[in-house]
Amino acid sequence: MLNQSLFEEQEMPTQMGCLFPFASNMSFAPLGHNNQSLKAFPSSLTSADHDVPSTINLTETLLSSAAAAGNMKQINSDDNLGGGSQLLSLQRSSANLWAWGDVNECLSSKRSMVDDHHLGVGAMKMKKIKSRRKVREPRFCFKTMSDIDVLDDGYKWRKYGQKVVKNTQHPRSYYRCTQDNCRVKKRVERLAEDPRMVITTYEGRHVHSPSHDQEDSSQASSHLNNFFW
DNA sequence: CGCATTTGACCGGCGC
DNA sequence: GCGCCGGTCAAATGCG
Repeated sequence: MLNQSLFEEQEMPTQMGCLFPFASNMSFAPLGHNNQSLKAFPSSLTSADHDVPSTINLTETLLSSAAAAGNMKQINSDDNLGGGSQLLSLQRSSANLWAWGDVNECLSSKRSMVDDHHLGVGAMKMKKIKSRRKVREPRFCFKTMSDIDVLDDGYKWRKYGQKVVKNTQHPRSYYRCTQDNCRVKKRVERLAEDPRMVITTYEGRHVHSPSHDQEDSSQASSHLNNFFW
């Protein structure tokens, strides 16, 4: 099983909040962005009530990740988290979630699968950018039980590649944020050991707000998260 | 027709 | 140095 201890308890929620403004707005505020904004998420979220809006199912996922690190209360995986979600099939997604700050580490327990996850920069890019930056973009990923590969995180993504990685039967998909000047990327793959689990890896920082088109009216204050990093 | 996705080729990094 | 592998590109294709 994957090692949750790799999760940096204090850091991660902040990072999550940074990487997912919508998430910080809803759940990670207490540990992330001081004071402001954080009334957006329904209290029911942490109490595993069934009133959680379906539109924030992914946030629920992140929430659970934080919970797994001991920062927050774990959501009961048996709870019905949202009737009639049309966005995601994450009703059961809070089970067995984890998160971590660096893919290198997160999959280290499966060395054969991902020994070294240097993000290869494309050849063309390499030519354009003479000196490759050693500083990697902030990354982290999380696991979600879902039938849907691409979770709705509020951003728009364009697929630019797909690859079958060694020792896995499911291809890994590569996505880029469609927003101009935003270089955030994400990878989506299914866990070899359990194809029901989707592994989503984010890299980089959005320079814009999420293009959420199903924003809950009760979360109008979520625009408070429009500060970027 | 424009945009998104697919998919094979290509490249660099790394291990041996 | 060579081969393997993951990540990206870009032409072809699909779709609304």
